[in-house]
Amino acid sequence: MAKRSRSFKGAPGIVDVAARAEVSPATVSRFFNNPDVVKTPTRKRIEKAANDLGYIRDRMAGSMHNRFSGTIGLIVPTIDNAIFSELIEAFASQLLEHDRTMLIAAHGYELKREIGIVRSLLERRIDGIALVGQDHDAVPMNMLAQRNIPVVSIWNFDANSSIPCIGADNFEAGRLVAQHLFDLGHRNITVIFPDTNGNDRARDRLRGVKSVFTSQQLNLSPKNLKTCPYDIGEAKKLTMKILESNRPTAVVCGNDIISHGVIFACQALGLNVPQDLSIVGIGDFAGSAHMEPGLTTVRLPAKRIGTLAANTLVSMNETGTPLRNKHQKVDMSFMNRGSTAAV
Amino acid sequence: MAKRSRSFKGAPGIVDVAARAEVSPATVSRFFNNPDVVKTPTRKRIEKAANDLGYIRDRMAGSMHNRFSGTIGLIVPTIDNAIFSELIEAFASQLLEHDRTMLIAAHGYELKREIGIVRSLLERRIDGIALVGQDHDAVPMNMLAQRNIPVVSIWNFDANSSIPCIGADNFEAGRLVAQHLFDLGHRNITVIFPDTNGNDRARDRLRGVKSVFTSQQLNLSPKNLKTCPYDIGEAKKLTMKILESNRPTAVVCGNDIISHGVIFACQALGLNVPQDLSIVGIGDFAGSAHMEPGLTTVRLPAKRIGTLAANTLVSMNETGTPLRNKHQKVDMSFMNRGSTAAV
DNA sequence: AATAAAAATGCAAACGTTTTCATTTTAAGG
DNA sequence: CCTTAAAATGAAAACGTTTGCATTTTTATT
Repeated sequence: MAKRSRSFKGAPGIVDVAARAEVSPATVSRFFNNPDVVKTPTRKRIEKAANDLGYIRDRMAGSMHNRFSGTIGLIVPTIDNAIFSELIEAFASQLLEHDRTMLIAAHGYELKREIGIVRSLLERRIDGIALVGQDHDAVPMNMLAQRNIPVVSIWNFDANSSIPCIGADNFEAGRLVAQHLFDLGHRNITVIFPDTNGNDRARDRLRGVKSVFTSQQLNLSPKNLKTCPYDIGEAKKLTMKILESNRPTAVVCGNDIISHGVIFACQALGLNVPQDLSIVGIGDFAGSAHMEPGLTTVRLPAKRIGTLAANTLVSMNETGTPLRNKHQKVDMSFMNRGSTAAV
Repeated sequence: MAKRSRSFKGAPGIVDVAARAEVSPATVSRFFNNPDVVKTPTRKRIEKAANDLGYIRDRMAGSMHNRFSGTIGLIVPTIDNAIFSELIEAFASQLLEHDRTMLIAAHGYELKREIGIVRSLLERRIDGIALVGQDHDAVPMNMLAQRNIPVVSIWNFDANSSIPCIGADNFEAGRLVAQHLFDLGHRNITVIFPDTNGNDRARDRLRGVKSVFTSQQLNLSPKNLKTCPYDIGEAKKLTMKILESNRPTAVVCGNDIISHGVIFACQALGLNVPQDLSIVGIGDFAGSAHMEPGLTTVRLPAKRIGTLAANTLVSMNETGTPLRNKHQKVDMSFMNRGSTAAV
């Protein structure tokens, strides 16, 4: 009979496998962690014993010695968001490649909640963590630093970031789309952005947009700068209201979701895009390319960021924390599609 | 100086806290797991010591005794999918309420990959697991059963399911949208569905659709039943091709994503929805309500399913596995919007 | 074939908690 | 204020693995 507590759980332990394979538990452990140090015949015996018993190792017990738990954290503002879910998917599957597991949590754009979340992840002894953006409470950052947990900031690239970052240049993204509209001759432009509070990605994009206004000696009046949540319906509603009183020739949206809402608003109003109104977004989400008209936007490589972040974190704890070139800028591409035209 | 290995990690352990608070480690442990058994003054001292030291408990070490790890698994076909990400978000945040953490993985619609994933989750000693759908390989199911891990199947409701299930009646969803078209007088209907292989949700929906055809003594010819991946662009392309040779008066889509593609195809072709073509979807994804025209579809309460699944799993290991009413059917609502009209 | 070096394995002590059981402290009852 | 029961705390043995060190076995060298 197996030991009491284990058999209660209904699962055999390493010593059961060892007994059945007639080796010591140490060898079984080695078989799993470093197969080539055990001789082929022994290996075969252990393999068989483990299979017969349906043994599954307990990585928790293992990671008490192991310095590493094989688990890596990811904190996003929200999971339910076209662009982050693409990132998450890539991050998770890349971790799987490295035999690591992802622990994920969302703070719902409330940075304060990050402190509880980081704590909870730390209690699970994560080997590293990826945080979206550069804006973070000091408390969790200190907890991570104190424990020497590798951290990367993802999504937004910032050359001056104090922690390694992997992302795109959101300032440039904003600049790109705004410049495109100016190049097409637009001067009466409305800007619709999400709240930039605690959201450095949106903030940088907006700075990029504004930089173009400035360089064109144009003024972005508050009247032409609207705030809108990340929601197609809200964006649509807001746009319909805006268009009642104001008739810009173009709209710059802080992200593609808002753009979708704006385009639908135009369709509802019987306005023609792009003849009556040019629209640009940022992100290039699923659907942006295929809607009618196709959305002119900037493609941000979410998948690539996720993959890079996973690789970076893994290599950080394989080689010891410090990493050579900490900051990684991923490139974006301007997608010129049907939603924009010359005035 | 703290103990060697701990100080290497840079983190204080329970004994450090105990020493500082001048109590035994046992009491500190009790303080965290069962605060009311420790007297207020002691509690205060421990609280202070823990704060001063920046102590964070090691739940891994704890769960060697604890029977429970506080981690619950979720396996989805893919994370990057409007409907699942809503589910995931709800599941995760509900777990957070219960002080549990989510371990998530995606198998990319390859059921075989579930075996490796389940194994990996088991190695992390999850307390329970939610699986999307009813179609699963026997191997992982056995691993779970052998260890008495609570399992729920989510998304699809099936009264005869062998494991507890929480979901909507997908057969009924399919029936509903098809019936709606028939009621509007449509007889020449094209059906576009994702591959139903290993996808019981899609399979049930399709059965529902077919049941309506049957009850109307109509035949759904293979020519009018097309397979399409979960991708707006692909759906759009496919639709444009279909419409070259065939002119149905209505299209039933296996999910809203396909519907979006179909609607965009019509717009690209200059067809009017719903006059020239009525379109129904299933799911009611973000955007479906706000696009032009609004998509007629069936709302499946993803959030509610996620929340229920989390609660169920938690209560399953709080009360011991067996649960009273195992199967939970969540209701859906038919959303009659602008994409459908009488012939 | 004998010896040295290398490879494979075993033994036992960790790892940081929780928990049982024993002990001490506090509260209750007279 | 003494006795007894209850509440709070402590001591030490788990939990299932890994790992340093010791031992045995194999391989290479002469």
